Amino acid sequence: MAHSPKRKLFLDLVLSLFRLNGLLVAEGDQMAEALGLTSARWKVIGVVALANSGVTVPGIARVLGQSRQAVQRITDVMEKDGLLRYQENPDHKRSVLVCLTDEGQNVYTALRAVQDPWAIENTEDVPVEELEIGLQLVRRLIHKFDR
Amino acid sequence: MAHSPKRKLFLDLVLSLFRLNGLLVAEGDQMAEALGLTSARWKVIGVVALANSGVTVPGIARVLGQSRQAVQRITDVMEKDGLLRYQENPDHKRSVLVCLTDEGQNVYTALRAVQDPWAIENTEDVPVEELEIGLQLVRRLIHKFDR
DNA sequence: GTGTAAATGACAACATGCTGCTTAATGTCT
DNA sequence: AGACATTAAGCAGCATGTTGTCATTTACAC
Repeated sequence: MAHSPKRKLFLDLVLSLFRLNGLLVAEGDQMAEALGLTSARWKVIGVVALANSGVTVPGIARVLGQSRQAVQRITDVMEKDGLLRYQENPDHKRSVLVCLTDEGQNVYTALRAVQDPWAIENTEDVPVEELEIGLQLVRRLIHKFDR
Repeated sequence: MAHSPKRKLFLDLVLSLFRLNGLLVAEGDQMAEALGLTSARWKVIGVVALANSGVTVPGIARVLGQSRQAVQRITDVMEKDGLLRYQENPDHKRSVLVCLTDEGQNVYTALRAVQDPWAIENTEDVPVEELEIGLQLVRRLIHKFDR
């Protein structure tokens, strides 16, 4: 395979990405645990919090690149737990808007207090250029596969 | 957060990694589908094929960074399907060795015929340096989280 | 307007992964 | 040899994510 050293490089990368994904989910679970969250809810609350106005369930799914059914189940539980609130959507009779409740806002704030130091700590000894190139590569691959 | 531009960079990277993971699993499912495999079985058969001698189930799990139960269920199905074979382990009375059957070897060969062009195609317009730095970053993060 | 395509919700079936528990085999230290 | 820790299997329960199907609502082209 001398004419394509990239091949093995790429396959190594893919295998490593699978592994890193598992570790990141575990990290998310650990960080969110103290707040009564899980990694899946961590992802969802992040999307809802960043959208200052409400977002629909399929909208969250599109941002996360997941199925709307998977997101729906998470939001249903979080609504029951009082973190999210469904609000009438003037633009759509059936598709309600998902918003943070006050409690949800508090939890998100607490989450940030854990998440931000985590992010800073884990990039302390990583050069900015490496992060930038890595993100560029990941985005490039996402764009390649997301059709 | 002016003193840590890395923070947002890193969080963006993590979110993108979640998404890329989902897309990669979908790619794996699509490639493996014609061979009657799934992405999970794709991962397992790859590990078994690379270990010319047999490997134990917990051994596969360690390579993939997954729980042994998750791997065990996959190997059980693949053994029933005739792709894998359990072989007595002289070093351990209970922990058998997992090997490829002839059919498993054929499937793996067919898999390579799909997987290698896929890898080459998806790196055509990506500079080698970007792949190398990306892999380095991913490995760095794995090492950071894998304790 | 009307008809068709796309988006959404609701429900079900299934694959993949995790943890916790108990029991058995293996390795190590004294 | 005996005690102890480690590693492994097997089983159960659960979280997360996927696909498929169907009915309803919305969007768009004609």
